[in-house]
Amino acid sequence: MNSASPSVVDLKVSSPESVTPAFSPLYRQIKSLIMQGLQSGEWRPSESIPSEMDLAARYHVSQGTVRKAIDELAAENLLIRRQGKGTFVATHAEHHVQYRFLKLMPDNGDTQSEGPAQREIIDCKKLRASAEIARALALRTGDSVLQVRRVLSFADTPTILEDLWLPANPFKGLTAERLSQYHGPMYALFETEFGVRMVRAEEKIRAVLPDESQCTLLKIKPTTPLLSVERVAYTYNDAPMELRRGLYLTDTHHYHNELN
Amino acid sequence: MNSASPSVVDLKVSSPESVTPAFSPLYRQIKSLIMQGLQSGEWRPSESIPSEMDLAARYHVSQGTVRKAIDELAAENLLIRRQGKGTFVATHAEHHVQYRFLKLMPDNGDTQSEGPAQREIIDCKKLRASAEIARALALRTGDSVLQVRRVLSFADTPTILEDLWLPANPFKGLTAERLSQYHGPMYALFETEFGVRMVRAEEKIRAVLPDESQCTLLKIKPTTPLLSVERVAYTYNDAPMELRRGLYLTDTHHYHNELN
DNA sequence: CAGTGGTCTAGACCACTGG
DNA sequence: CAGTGGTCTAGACCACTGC
Repeated sequence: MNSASPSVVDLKVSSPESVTPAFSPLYRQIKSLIMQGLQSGEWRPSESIPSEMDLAARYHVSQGTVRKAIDELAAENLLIRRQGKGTFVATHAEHHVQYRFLKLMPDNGDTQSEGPAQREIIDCKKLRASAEIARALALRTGDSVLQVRRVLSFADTPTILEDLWLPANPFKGLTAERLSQYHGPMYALFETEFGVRMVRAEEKIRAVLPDESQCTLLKIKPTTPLLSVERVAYTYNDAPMELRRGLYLTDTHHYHNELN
Repeated sequence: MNSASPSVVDLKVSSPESVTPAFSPLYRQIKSLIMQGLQSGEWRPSESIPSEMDLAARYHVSQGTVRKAIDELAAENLLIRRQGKGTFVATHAEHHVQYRFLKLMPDNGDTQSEGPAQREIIDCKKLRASAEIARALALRTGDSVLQVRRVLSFADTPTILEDLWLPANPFKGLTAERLSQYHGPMYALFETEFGVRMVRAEEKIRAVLPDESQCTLLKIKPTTPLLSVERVAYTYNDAPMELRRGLYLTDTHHYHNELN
């Protein structure tokens, strides 16, 4: 309604020579405004954002337009709608599904009876990024990174060996102790302690054989084939914030995937 | 236009003692009507379905309601919307992404330079379903199934060994010859020749070591770890129509997955 | 140009939650 | 009961396609 609407600017055809029209519908602009609010911390994980009506008033658009923006954000798991209650910022904590990105399941599908994983931090140290790690994290070779190694066990059987690398700067102060003491998903700790929220990830999966140290930690023979799961996790803006390499023992578990 | 609209019936609260309200909004009922049209073959793969306006008239609802139904079907990859042209029934054929369900990628990501896979049918025979296969395909033990074995190669390197099992009845007439002669994805052949359209699938992935016959077919040593990918593919109505077990060589390729 | 899907609005009403 | 998200409608207009 208001003729001056400084926050909503249509980006369409700013210059005639633009080859890509880059037409952006209103609801996408609203979507990115909401995303800015998430990124800036205006609305924090597990909190509720304003109602659709309030947001419509704030951005001077109709409720339907806000709705479509929120629909997309909910589809991307950034927001969670709860009828009658409101719309909430998604979080890796207090999510009844404990590990959102861990696709390893017990073969009998019952993730309940298995109980929570036992976690043991093996190591956590600061070092300089190799070329490969730097590339994955969009850093420069030699930049400071934290390296963490841990083992996850189910029913006292070591099942997952993980090495992970984090850019040192946003995770300043992360120690093995801090990791050991924290109960809950690691990504939940990243949210609450460091304000880093993992939004999506890509994985590359291979079959490999373990080396000696890996055999020791997982208590297996060197002929046991393992799943190698290399993950890059991203925050907002597609910024990579974690490289993780997991070795999964698949005797009693399997990596579960749904295709559409 | 007809005032009697027998096809649209609200299912809500048919009996007061129903514990689950089972409230189904209009657009979901429209969605399932459209799905019936797909399943019955009224609209066939790659064809266009009627325009939103036409469907709205047919079902006596507004365009917006039809739109929301189609939105969900498009999100599930059953339909494809093309602005200015119409809405089309998705197909495994003539889909520029050749293998929609195959997540194995060359390590350098360039699926183009690699070219299409060379395919060799090793075997295709009819046999009786084991208990395990029967369970996966929702058949009874001993029912007739077709078993196919084939090898896919990239750049003349055998990379994938696949065994697959199909219920014999819907696939009557499928032979090794038919499979060899067909150029294009197997699921495209299933669509055009047998009217079976695969809609979604579930995979269980493990790391394994090959047995002797597998070594021979893939030309590898018995110590080469392989990805075991066990897939059940479903048609409409969540009816399982294929069990497939792939062994992937992951020296130069990896299984790629996106997490949200 | 007509026909398609895509966006945006305004308003009415429904379903669910919690005080 | 008020407040939230969810559904449905009708109508206007925009963007894209192909004739």
